[in-house]
Amino acid sequence: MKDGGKKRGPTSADKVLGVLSLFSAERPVWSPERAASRMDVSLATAYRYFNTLVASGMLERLNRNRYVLGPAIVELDRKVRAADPVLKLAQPVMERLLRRLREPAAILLCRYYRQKVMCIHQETNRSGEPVSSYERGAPMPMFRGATSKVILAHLPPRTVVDLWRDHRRDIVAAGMGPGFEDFKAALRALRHEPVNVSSSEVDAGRTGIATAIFDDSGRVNGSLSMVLLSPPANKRAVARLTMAVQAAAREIERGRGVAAMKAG
Amino acid sequence: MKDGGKKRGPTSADKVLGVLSLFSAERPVWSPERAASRMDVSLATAYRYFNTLVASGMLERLNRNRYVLGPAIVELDRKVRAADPVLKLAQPVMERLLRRLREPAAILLCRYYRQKVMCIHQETNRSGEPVSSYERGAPMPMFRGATSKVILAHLPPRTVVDLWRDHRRDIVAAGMGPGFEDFKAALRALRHEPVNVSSSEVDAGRTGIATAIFDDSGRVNGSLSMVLLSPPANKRAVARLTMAVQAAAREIERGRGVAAMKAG
DNA sequence: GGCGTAATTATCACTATGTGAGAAAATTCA
DNA sequence: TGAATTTTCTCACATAGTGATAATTACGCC
Repeated sequence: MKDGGKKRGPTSADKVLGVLSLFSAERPVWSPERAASRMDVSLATAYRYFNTLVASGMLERLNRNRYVLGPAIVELDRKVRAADPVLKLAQPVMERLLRRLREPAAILLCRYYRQKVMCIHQETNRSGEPVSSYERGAPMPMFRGATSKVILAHLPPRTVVDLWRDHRRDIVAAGMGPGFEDFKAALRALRHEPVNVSSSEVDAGRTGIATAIFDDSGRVNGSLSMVLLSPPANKRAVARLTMAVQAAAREIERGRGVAAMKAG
Repeated sequence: MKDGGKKRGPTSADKVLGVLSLFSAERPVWSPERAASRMDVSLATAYRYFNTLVASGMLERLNRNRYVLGPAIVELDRKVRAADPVLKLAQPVMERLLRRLREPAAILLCRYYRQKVMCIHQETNRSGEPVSSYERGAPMPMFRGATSKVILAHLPPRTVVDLWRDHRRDIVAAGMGPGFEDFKAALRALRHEPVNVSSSEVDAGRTGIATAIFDDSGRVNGSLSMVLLSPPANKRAVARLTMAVQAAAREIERGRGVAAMKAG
């Protein structure tokens, strides 16, 4: 959490962008006044910030004193999706993988982002209630669940050190402690299994089967995981699903290579 | 396109946010150098802008010289979805509406935004290829298609004037010209029909059946529309679908009223 | 439909901070 | 390891962001 490098005052644009992070699911509506006191700027400045963000569409004025995140974000996310080669490749693979299953399940594509794992895409075969609450943009716990663990296992050492520094508590609570050496040993162990299977670590009764996805330089790009509503019948079933997930991940990686060649 | 009010120099944050609008589906990757020349700032400043945006997660550095829109956008869009009461109410209604159909179709929820209509949500019964290319965040033509027309019909006069000023060409091309009076007459006509049915105006062979959704102050909030891959068999079928769309829109509006009461 | 109150914008003096040009450092690739 | 490029740093300067307050506008209420 502490700044690694030399200190530098936050620029004006930093503060304007900082306004956006005030908005959350719990508090989706903000007034300039409340934002001003929260950010330690004058009311006039808060209005200036809000106006800047409204002008760019990042905020929307509902009515007097009530602002919410704006439609430019929706527009931008579409561009993010369009520009994401892994998503484009993964989506049909995820659909196919899901279609082979008869039990209620979800397939998740996730990525590492800011000491968290974020869901990029979800495919589910339950039309009504989703099997997993992890829809696009949702953060997943970093140290629990197959989805995160397979990513964690392959993060660069530098990142692992940072995580240990900032989240020692959570790591120990997840049974990967108590020391840094223990943590590293746990990651090493995870690294040796191509697929991780975890049960009831994120949601009670759910089983996650996940494997890492690598980019062409061998760095971990994210993970592909299958979330099962109820535990598989037997070891045989687990083995079958494990193979399917692994095969799908390889297919995505292979496609990625082809896409890179095309682009290059 | 011309600024309505008094001129004011763009603030620094404006320019930083302006960087984001450089990114498009056609050009999803930008370098500080290219951005600098495009925005008429020095290279050093472009680097400062990019660093600010990367720090907030709005941009992501792929590798040397290559930046793309970042994961913070994905995170923010999830918050937008979570905070959107209309979306939350509409989604189940859209699913139900779709389930009643046997023919390939899509249900669209759209909104007015910056002289365009933007798709907020799409439900489709074709798992593979989507029936409509209008996914969340996609802009729709403002003057063609049932989806846009029913919104256009109910926009406030002030907005209608702006649209005429900025898009006279498109309006005339869409057959709502040649004068402003003709345009207003066309809108009046649209306003008198509760549901609009248009064929092949956006995509050849497709039929759109749309109706406006209003908020509790009577302002148009957006539209609900059904897009059919192939034209309906007969007038009777059209009438049936028309009723269904209208009923769904009313249901969303009713729910919205309830939600407002709950929130208030 | 006008009035009163609260929200929003404009004004202004002041200083902070964003800016460009170039040098220095760091990173990448052969 | 070395050359070429990218990226950061330094610094002087002037712009532009800031807070306090006043003026204006918009909304709700009777």
